[in-house]
Amino acid sequence: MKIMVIDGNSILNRAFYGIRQLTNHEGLPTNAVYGFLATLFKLQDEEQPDRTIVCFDVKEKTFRHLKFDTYKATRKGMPDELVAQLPITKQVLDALGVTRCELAGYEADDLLGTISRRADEHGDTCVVVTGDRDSLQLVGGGTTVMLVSTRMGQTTYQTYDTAAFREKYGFDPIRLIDLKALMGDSSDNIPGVPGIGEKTAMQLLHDFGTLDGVYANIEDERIKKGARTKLQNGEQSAKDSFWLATIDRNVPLDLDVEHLPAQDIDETALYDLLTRLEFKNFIKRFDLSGESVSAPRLPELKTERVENVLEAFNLMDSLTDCDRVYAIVPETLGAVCLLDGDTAHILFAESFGDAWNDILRRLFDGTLSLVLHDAKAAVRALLQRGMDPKGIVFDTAIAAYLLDPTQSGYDLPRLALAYCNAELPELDLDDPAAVSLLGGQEDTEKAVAQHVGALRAIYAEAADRIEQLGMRKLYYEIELPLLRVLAEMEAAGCAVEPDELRAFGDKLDVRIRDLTEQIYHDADGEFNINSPKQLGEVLFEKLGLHAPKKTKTGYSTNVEVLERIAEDHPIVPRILEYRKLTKLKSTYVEGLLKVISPVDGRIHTHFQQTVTATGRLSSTDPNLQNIPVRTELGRELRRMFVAPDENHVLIDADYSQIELRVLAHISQDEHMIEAFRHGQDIHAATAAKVYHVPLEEVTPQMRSSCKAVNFGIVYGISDFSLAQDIGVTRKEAGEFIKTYLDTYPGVKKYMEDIKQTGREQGYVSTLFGRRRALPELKSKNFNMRSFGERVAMNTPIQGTAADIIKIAMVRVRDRLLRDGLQSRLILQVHDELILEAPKDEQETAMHLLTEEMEHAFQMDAPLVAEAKAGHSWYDAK
DNA sequence: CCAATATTG
DNA sequence: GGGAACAATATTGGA
Repeated sequence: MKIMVIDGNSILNRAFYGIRQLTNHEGLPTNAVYGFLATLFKLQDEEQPDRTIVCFDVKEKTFRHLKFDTYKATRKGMPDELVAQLPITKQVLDALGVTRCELAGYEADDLLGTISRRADEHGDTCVVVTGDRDSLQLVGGGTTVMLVSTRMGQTTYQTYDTAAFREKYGFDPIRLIDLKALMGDSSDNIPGVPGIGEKTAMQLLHDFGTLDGVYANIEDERIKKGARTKLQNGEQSAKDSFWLATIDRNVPLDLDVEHLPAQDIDETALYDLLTRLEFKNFIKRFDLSGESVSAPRLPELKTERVENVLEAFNLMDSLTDCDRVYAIVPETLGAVCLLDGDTAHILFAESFGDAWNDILRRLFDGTLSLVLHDAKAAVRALLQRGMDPKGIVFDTAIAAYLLDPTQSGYDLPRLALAYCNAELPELDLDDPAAVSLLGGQEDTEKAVAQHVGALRAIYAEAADRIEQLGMRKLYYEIELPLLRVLAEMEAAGCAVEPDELRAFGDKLDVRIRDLTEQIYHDADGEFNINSPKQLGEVLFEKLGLHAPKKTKTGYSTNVEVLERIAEDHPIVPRILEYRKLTKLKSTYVEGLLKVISPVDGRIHTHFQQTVTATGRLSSTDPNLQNIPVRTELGRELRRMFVAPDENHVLIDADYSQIELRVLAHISQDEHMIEAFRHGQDIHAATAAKVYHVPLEEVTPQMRSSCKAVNFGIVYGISDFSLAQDIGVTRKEAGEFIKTYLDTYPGVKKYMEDIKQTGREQGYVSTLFGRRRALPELKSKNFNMRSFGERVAMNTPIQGTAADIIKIAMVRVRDRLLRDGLQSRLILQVHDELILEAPKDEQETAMHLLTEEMEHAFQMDAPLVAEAKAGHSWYDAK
């Protein structure tokens, strides 16, 4: 029999330091568990042991150190993050059916020694796996030691038997003990003989074989005089060290090595644990379906190709009476899959030629109740074909997002795994090759059938949970209608001035080239200015400037740092300007030019509806929510976003202080509400209260500090960051916050309450019932918990504001339609909506826009929106 | 693929 | 005793 014995502590440690930051949704660090399991599985695969045993230290003083109190170990404690992973590692091992072994007062290596000795006595072979070189003394007989070492992220495994050890070290493994007794080991707190180092120790062993041999021949001429004195003085220390270095191979361990139970996996427990740890690839490895835990696997579906038009229409007619019609509709609209009972009907565009548009039109004519996944892309495509898609009653991606907005993605295979424990194949119906008649269509058909089957199962579960969590209105009255609005906005796009954009870019280029040259001159040599690493070296080494801050990897060279040292050398302001200009050039000028549609010359962003944890939208390809505005030069870019012609204008309306108004409303703070009701400048009003002066006597500095606190409050303030922000001491900032909270006691109470309810419920929610789970609030880790608390304070505010503008968007769009106006929404930037309007509708549209925004929700601190019109975004703001 | 840096609300 | 502001996306350089 072959037994593998693993030093659990040593391997966990290695894994912990080898893999960076890995946490699951509970906020539990998982890097060590992960690395440990990866190592375990790899070794089991390669070594194929009959039995596996994992040994752990039981912390505190170990047996040997107790005996030698003077040499008490000052072992470095494990970091909290690693300790936190110990229990779950043991649980996983238990679930795996791996024998686990620990004994109070003994280190893992004593257990390894004992088990390997017993195995050896029974004639079994034993592989000891550890990262600790000391354990090499165990090599011999049937015992080999596999040394695991990690260098530069590369893990290597080296197996030693007696021969391999001799070859490398030139003596027998057991003599490692003698060696240590002589030379000591500082990392293990073994003193050895003071003054004897590795060289002398090796020579002594070479000459006399053992420690005892050395002392028996202490007068031998081969021992130099100095060494002899040291050895004589250190004799007791050497003997103690010998004892300390000896792994105890006779531990009173209650483990029958001959009758170890076979490894018996508890699939249910293992599945649950691995799910909790989010180790999906390990779940896969064991082919754990989770069947026994929850839902059954998805049923097999028949697939049927639909190839003639009549058949297609008949199918859709027959589906008209269905309660729900599950459909896979890819963005390219190159194929469609419809589920009817246990049959997945698949239609490929190329089978229908010109009739395909008629089929799509019929499908989306509003007579079928369609359940789709990620419908926005398809809706946008349909709109761009001049259709008016109707009948979408559910989108599983959006539903899953509402149920947990913090997931990293919501593609169908992922949801299928989460909701049905089903593995879905990759499917890319948007890839023309995949839908081509020529190749691989069998597989495509099967895959799409599985997808549509999963869609049905996910729908059933998700729709139910939306109800249970009280998100019906949020889902059906805000998010689902918004899907259509966003698709329309994306399809509409925004007109731009490519020539002016290029001209702007050329202007930047001239200046960038100029700066580059000067910077090279200042630095007395060329380097890559864009590389923070190289820049840091130039500034802080070559030029010897004082480095005020560091990052994990080196010098920090960000704006704050550079501004602080701007006076010290003329290169610094040039770098600051260089940074600003290259940012504008690469991200905005080049980035935007790249995404101008060749079809209509406009820019069509993609609004992501299932990304942010708070409920906000985001914008990608390109991101039109971070077009510069704060600096004059950057703001110039907004002149490039324009109304398409002289007969149109852009109308830009933004909410005034929406987040603070939401805070006032949610917290029901009388004073803050009053300030807003009176239409006061909230930062000035806050200053008047905090400083106890009349409103007229508030200085700009006072207002500015209070503005910073108002912002800070929304983010979950700390005295440290506020101090940094407004440039006072941490103590002053702390007192300032206190005064602020006394001024707005309702706010203070809200901040306290939300943390508590968040902790009790496990989540926080917006006024419209949008949720965000916050397991961090229960974390024992201060940083983690503090983050949870700030998020608990911020999410209801940011999220409610997001809900409100979403409502406004749906209403604005519906109202424009209802009133028969040509104006259309084209952009949203969190608290700002932008319309493209015919000039003759300008006044009407501006009025409509502000009205719908302000009336989107009745708050105690009333919503205020202000609109402005102009030819470009620059002019409209 | 991540870290650093920049841009926005 | 330290830690240390909320939410995003794009570009660049470098392991």
